[in-house]
Amino acid sequence: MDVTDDMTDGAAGSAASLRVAAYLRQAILDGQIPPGHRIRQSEIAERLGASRLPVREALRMLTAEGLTEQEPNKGAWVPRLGARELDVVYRMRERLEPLALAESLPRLDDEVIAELEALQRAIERNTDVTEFLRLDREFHLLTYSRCEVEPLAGIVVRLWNSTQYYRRAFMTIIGETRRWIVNAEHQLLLDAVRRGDVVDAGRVLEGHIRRTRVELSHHPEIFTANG
Amino acid sequence: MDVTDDMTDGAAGSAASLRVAAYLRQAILDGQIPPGHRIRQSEIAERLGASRLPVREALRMLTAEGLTEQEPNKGAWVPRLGARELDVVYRMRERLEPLALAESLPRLDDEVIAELEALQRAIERNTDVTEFLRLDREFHLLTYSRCEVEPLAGIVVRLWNSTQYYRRAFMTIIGETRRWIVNAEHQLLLDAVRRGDVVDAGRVLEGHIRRTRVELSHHPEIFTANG
DNA sequence: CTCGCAGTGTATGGATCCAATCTCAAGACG
DNA sequence: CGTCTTGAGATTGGATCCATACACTGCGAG
Repeated sequence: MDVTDDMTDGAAGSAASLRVAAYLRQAILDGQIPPGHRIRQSEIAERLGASRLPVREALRMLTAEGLTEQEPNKGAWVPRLGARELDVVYRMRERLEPLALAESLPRLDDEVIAELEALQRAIERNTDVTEFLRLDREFHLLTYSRCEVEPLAGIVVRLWNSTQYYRRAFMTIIGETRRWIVNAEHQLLLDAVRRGDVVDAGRVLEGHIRRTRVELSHHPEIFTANG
Repeated sequence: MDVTDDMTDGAAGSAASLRVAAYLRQAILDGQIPPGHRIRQSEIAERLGASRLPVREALRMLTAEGLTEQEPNKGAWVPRLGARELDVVYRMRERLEPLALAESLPRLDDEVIAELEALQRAIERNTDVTEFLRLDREFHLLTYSRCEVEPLAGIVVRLWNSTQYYRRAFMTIIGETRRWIVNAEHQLLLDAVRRGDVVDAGRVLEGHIRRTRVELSHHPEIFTANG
């Protein structure tokens, strides 16, 4: 099960639109298209061998996912978050993700829990930043995977999307120095999940996000970096 | 300042798209297009004297706002919420709206507060359900109007949109019997806003939303009503 | 009488062409 | 020398036409 590619649920276009959207989504999440970068319809259309129309549809889908912004007659671009905005988005995550976890946790079966443990082992072995981001995202979204309330699940993914670039910048800066904390928190979260303890899991998760928010606020250089 | 029509911020199309989107948005929020109703592109295009293309764009915008859902080759429709989903959406509001209020409240000037008081007076005079819904929405969104973090403000509006139909059904059922509670809560909220007390205002607001959620859960007939 | 299948009708998705708007730069005027 | 204006180029938005996929109905077989 690939949670990462599961974004097309809820809002959809078709065939070509989906291909274009998937391409752009990956490019933005990988940081190949940085915040502030303008996306020209013709350029993408030509590169993917499609007409401009599915590109337009794809951009609307991405805007719905919070990965791009659009203005009439001015086109689309990757939104740039300021320090305050990033802070607030993290506060939103602190409040929403425990809710999503509470919805999902009671429905997580042994198979999912085994996969979570495998992911955490992979995270602990890993040293590459890009791979860490992918695994960490997969880990957390998998814990929410049984949350069947679409508005909540969709918004959580949106929030992950819009902060992905800055999470990468942060992880790149601090390197592996604080990686052990993430692992400790993940282990505590996993244990609470195994026990089916919604309250404890929610508390650990909220602390996990809050700690990251506070550490982020100590690194304003993330915003001046480039782009 | 008309907060209600302010939805086009953040995601935009142009001219024709905006007209179509505005038309459909109003129709859905007014309950003219009920949950579950399928929206045919040709029908809307013909009715508004435009081509189908701006309708497609408009539907994407509305999907981004949570007012419609779409699936490839199956078209668009107004989403129908189940009892559990509505419950969770209200829990999301309980957690997010105090955050939006905390961002906005310190920036509210006397002019806005005067307008809030005028709205509340209008709400207390009013007896019509449709007018109440409009005024109540205007009142609350105005308290969030100085929240300059777009992702938060946008999501709050989304949540109001997706619950609007059921709020109407609820208010229609209970009539004016419980209306005095809303007024009392609004007065407490207004007072906390005047004093600039973020904590108190947040607590009142959370209680306001929570009470509505609990009362809603006692009226399952809302979901079987029609549509 | 019910279930399954095929064919037709309808609605959505995509491509191409055209119009309108914005951007950027060069030149003229104060 | 700075600023405003005007123009050309580029880019987005809209309309029409065509292809494709789904849905429903009617017929036939079990």
